[in-house]
Amino acid sequence: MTNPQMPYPRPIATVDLVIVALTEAGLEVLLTRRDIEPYAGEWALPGGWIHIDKDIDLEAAACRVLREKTGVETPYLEQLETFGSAGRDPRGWSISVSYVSLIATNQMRLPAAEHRTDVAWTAVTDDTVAVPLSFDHAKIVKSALTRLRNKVEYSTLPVHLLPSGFTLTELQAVYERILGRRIDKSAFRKRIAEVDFVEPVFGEMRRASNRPAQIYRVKAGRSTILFDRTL
Amino acid sequence: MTNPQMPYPRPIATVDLVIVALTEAGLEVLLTRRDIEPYAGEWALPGGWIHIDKDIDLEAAACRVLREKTGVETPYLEQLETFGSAGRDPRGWSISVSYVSLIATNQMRLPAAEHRTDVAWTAVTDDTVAVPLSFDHAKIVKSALTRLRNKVEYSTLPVHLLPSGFTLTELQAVYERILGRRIDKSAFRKRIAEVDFVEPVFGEMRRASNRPAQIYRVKAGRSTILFDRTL
DNA sequence: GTAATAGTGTCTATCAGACACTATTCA
DNA sequence: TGAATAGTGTCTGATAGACACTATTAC
Repeated sequence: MTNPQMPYPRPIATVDLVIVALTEAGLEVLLTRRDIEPYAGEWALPGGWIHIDKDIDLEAAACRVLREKTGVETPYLEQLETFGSAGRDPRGWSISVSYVSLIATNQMRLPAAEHRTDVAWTAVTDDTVAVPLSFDHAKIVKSALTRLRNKVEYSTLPVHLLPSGFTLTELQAVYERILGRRIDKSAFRKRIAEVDFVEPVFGEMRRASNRPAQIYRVKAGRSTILFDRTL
Repeated sequence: MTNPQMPYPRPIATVDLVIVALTEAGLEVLLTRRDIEPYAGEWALPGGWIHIDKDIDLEAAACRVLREKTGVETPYLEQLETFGSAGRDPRGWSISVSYVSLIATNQMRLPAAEHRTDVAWTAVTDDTVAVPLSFDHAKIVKSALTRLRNKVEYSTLPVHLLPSGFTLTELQAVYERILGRRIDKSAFRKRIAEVDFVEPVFGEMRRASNRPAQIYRVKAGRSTILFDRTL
């Protein structure tokens, strides 16, 4: 604000995504292998420069990155935190606006993912991935998973990790796996009924060699509801 | 990521602060009058360009702005949300990393504030200030106050709006004014005792023509504790 | 004493979680 | 029929809030 029209040198500006899915192995995060310096050949979060000629806003930039890396169009996408400092990128002062995206297990198929070595789902343990990450991306991953874990306690967020039709037992299992503890079936169902965000799909049942389970779907426009208290 | 070394044009990058204090009138936000175009002469949130030669990181930039505008050194400062789009600033694609800062009432004295017409505390009603704001700053204010209100429900955040010594009745009053509802004295004190974040300052009492009240201070390092359930 | 607020104790309606029970399918 | 899981009902310990009571000062 001191010298009105002096053009300050601008920092680098990127968006980076923590794309999360849940598989049999647990929570997994999508990583890409960098093809250019710095950190060429190493793993990093999918991300990219903000294209001021193409992206209308930050969320559009994040959506574009998501589309480019996964082919998925409109899953759950939430702004996380913005990291910016002189040292986090060797190319200079840089800002990374980070987003968390949750992907349903059945949407995880990457375009031609089988033959690519530059994109990989990587398991998460203790809010950390097993491979070293470029830049401060390990910090971003930790922040994302902390946020996820906290928010799961008081929201319906885990539905985004399931396909559009699911049973209540499946939904409960997602909560339990993210929180790392067992939840009472009765208490869980009371809470879910209370917030009134799913409805049964009449006639559709999950069948096995036991009593079939009702399949539910999210009510229109109620995909992310906050509880007034903790689970 | 398509063309490696092509230097993408960079967006403008700023930090903007929602500096909040609580007075007899209620919640107030610090505004500054812009002295340059665009929006010259109009009110805006205190903020400024990120100086990539002086600011080591985003928080340092926010602290610098806070210091420049209020003279206050280290109050509560929390990153809020990042706004970025092609249209929010007429000068071009711009990013604003926004922060919320809470200031104790006794630290509100601005340097020579009495004679300045370019800085003002402004009352908030319905998460909105009475004057029109430049850019998308009204949206930032709304976001900040929504966050504040939510977080007050399950955290000890309101202490930052009080001086370092305070009575429990005063603390309760802060909660009540932000939440806009009465809280039971007994329940409130039980909760505060439970999270164990304040301690009595022995011998110091708030005196009036009635029973004196014990003065408390925040225990070292416990200034922001989250409750495991809502108030 | 009175006024006024600080601070504590008790009671109750509510509810989350524990647990057990019933229901419904396949084999 | 038995195995297995779906789904519901009941009971209880914990507790938030309502409310009343005691405590301590100035005047």
